[in-house]
Amino acid sequence: MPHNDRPATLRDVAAAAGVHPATASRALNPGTKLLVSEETAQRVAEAAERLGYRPNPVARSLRTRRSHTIGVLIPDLNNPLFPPIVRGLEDRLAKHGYVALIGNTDLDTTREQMVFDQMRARHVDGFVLATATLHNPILAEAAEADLPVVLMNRTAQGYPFSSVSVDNEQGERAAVDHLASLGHTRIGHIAGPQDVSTGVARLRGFFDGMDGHGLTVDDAQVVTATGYSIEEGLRCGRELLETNRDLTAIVAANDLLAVGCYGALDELGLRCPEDMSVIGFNDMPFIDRLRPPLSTVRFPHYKLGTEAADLLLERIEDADSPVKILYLAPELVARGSTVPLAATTSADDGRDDESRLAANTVPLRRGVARRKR
Amino acid sequence: MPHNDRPATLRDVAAAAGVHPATASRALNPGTKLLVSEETAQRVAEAAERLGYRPNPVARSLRTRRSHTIGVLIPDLNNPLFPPIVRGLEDRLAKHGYVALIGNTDLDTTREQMVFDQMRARHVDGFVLATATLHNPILAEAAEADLPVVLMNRTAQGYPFSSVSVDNEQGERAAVDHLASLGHTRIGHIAGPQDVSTGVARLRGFFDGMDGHGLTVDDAQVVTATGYSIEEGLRCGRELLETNRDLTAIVAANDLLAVGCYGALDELGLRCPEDMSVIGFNDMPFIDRLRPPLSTVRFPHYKLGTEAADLLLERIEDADSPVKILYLAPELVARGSTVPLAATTSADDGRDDESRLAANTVPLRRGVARRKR
DNA sequence: TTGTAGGCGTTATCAC
DNA sequence: GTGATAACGCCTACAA
Repeated sequence: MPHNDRPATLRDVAAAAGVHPATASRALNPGTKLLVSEETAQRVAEAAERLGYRPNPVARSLRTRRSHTIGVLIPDLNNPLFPPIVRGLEDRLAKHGYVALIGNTDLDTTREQMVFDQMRARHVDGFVLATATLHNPILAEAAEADLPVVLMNRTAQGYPFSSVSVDNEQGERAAVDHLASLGHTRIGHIAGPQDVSTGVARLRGFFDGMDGHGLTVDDAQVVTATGYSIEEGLRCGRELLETNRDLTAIVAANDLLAVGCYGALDELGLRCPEDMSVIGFNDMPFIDRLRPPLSTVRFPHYKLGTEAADLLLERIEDADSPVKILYLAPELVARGSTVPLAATTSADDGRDDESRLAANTVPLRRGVARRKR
Repeated sequence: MPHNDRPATLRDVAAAAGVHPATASRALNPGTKLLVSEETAQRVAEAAERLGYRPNPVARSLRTRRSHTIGVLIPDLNNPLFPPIVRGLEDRLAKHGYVALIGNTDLDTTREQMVFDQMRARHVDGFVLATATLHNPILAEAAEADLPVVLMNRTAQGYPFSSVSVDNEQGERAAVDHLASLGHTRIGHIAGPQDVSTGVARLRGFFDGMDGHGLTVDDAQVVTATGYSIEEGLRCGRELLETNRDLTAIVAANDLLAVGCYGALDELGLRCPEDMSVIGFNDMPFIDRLRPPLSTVRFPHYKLGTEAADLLLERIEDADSPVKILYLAPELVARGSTVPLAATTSADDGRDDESRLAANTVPLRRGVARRKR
């Protein structure tokens, strides 16, 4: 009979090799293998092989209090930004015998808490959090319970958590530099939500960049989204365009916002890039397939995942390992959505006479440039 | 001291309630709660609450041989087709206390086997397979081990597995109908890989549809991709266009293939939809943002996931539950990439004189229509 | 209705 | 170097 229906257990292996289960255990575990004689180790290994022995991770977990499972909290897997990151995480974790439990929070606090609790109940060995808003109860909870945590694309001051994220400030500065180098001076910004660190940092990068080129920024030139979504991009794009009739370029804090902005341009009969240059952030998959292909600031998604995994594993293996704040450098990707000012239809040229803009536009107020805080 | 560092165990609860652990266990489990007096049940519940008791799922799993964990094998999370499906799965599974372990196989057989083995070792309670090629060793393995399995977007004859998929044949027929109703008669097909059921079914649907309109299909009018990817779409699109100079429409077996086909058209200086109508399959997220927005055949991704979860849970709860083959109806989504033949530049109009096509085009061979097998 | 006892499969800690 | 023993936390016959 080649195949017993009950899977072979350590006892079976021990019996087959004529040793005590404890010895078999030692022989099979790399860490304790050296405690056992070469010869018996061999015998046990053969027996295990022959019986098709697979250690039962559940039993092992119960004993070692290690589940080899990592909880990963992300806003929404449907956001194309995350799949590559998650793959990076999973691939790297798998290499070390860990698996990831993915939890979608939809940025809903109660849902997030639920998922978090669920995962704690399942005794995950650590967490990767990509959802943390700046002041988040689960951060405190995790800190108090001394859980290994790595923040992804988020930073949180005041907690002893490692994090890996993009240098958002530098990235957005590069976006402004790019537009400025194309000759644009009247540049609007669709800012990300200000309760997450990326939104704050990118806004700061925008101001910095403008400042660096001696460009002033009117209050009305910045519209803040309440979330990173196409809908918010549409809303903010509308507002921005209606309030600022002389813009020639828009920096969106994220690709989805930029996509929404495309829609706003469409509505107003404006074309990108002929009438308006637009640049996003993230270089989401497929964003290069839009028409026009979106210029954006790329960061290495997959690598973000692998680095986060490394940081977390490090922390799990050694609870005293130092907290590390890792920034990955972003990279500007110029595509068809940004063109030189010279190639841009002058803001005064074709707009007014075609009265494409809504009637309730307000006169442009020129204020003092807001500075980096 | 409000917070003991060691989490409360069942013994602790029992002690606090002044009962035996067994009684506490019964009181806390819905199924056995009725075996215990109302009053003690109350007392135990309070104690549990007070101590913040969380049952240890690892210990429970060891005892009950249920991990409440489901293995999900998909080709690649980066394929935008899958996130919504996976979310459907996860959401529904979570509702029943299960979590999903996602495994990316990259359609690599050895990798797939590895992931499968890993998950078996972790004692998952069942599998959802979205990767199964038509003849797949893990199907046999799962069948022999009598593992609960549900196939997703795949069907496999000869195995007692439930499955949920789209009616691919009907969907592709609808695509052909759509083009035919627009007046197109010279329609090419980029077929999906023929070792997965979707590729086969959609090809059959294509032939059926053409047949239904009395349209013949030359051998050269069908080019078969080796995988569902943009690259393959590009390659097949090139081949199709070079070999068939009079096509006015192309049916791609999948959106990614269609996107690749867009690229092939670009290369040849052909425009969609002016010179060529293109239709895809899947209605991937963001595919409506392409220029032109891709006409396609939509199916309910999220629902596919939830249905698969239901089928699997049913099978897990009751091993004797009947095998169910579930088909979800697809729906045609007409967008900008398909236009009436009347609006299409005649195939002979502008192409030859601009010699956009490669020199090595072969003369069109008209053969017998291939029929449904 | 509740308590007793045993075991799920593994590993840590003793002895020998 | 190896064996014996206990324990991780929970559940479930069975007995009372």
